[in-house]
Amino acid sequence: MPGAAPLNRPEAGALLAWYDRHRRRLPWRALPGEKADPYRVWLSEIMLQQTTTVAAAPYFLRFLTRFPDVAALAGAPVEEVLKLWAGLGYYARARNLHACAKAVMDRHHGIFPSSEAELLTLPGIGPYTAAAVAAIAFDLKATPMDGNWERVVARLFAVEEPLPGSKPRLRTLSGTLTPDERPGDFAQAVMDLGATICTPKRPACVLCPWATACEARAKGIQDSLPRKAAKPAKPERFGAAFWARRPDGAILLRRRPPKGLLGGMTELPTTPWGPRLDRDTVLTQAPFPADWRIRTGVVTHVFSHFALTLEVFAADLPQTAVAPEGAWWAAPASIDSEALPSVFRKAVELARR
DNA sequence: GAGGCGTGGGG
DNA sequence: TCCCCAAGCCT
Repeated sequence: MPGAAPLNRPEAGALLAWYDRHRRRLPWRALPGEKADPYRVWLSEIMLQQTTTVAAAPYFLRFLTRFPDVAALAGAPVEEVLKLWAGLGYYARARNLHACAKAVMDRHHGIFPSSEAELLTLPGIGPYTAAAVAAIAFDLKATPMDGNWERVVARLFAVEEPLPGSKPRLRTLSGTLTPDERPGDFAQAVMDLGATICTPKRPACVLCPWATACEARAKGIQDSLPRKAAKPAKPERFGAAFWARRPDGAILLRRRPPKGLLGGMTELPTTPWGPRLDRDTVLTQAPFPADWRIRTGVVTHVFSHFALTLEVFAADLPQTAVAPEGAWWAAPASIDSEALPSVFRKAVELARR
């Protein structure tokens, strides 16, 4: 193509120099020259799985206050970990977090292993997180390929094959970029670049340290990369939750099954979630026979794989009412500190109105 | 390996 | 309003 400027190679040094000037200040990040704490790096990486830095930050700070090190976390009951995690989503992460802390105590005497292979054997740590901890906590040469990497590399090399099929190719290309020096900073630099410059929509190419190396920019197709397969529409489900109240104000709560959706979390007693049911059928699922009154309005909530519409029924029960198996009466003041997922916080809010 | 698994914010 | 998205893992 005569007249077109030849592309530079994407040099790690150029990105690291940009990082040294523009690194984001994040609560889990060590200061320049400071040694990283593997516990904090691991904790942050678990929280950041499919989660924005803005959402994770307050949870990270609360966890660090309550569980300053891996021994404190391992020694706590899992229920307390779930309470602190409530609202952050993907609750298997919290269960695995606790299991991982115990494994580090039992198998590694409380010291996080540094190799990707050993990290991979721990609960909740997959290929991405193993590489991230190895790189960021131990400055080992590893390539934690997340959504940021995929986007940056897809654009840098103008990979037009859609995700997820292009993943192996993106991985190969990523590996060629990682330098021997400062691999931890480099990994964080790519993430910062993806979060602030090479964004999903309208990337700020004029500010990008790799702009002159970017094949997608040269072709003018950066906005359309990486390509992704279209997602199917979310199915709709319906259900009802029950707000049973005693004269002393206590509310009936229940523990969900230990695995699956919202596994191990606290809930208001609820029907199963599926096709819409008529009122009589719904009330056969109530925890007690009672004078159930439907609340005005509904709770709507979107999960990862379906959308839920929840009705709320309320009834006053006698002080002598015995909580069914797996349920208990909770003092009103204790409800806000329960391990209630967001969908049930919405239901509580509706019931209290 | 395809699907289950949350949530809140932004365009 | 709707759709997309965010530092994935497990089965």
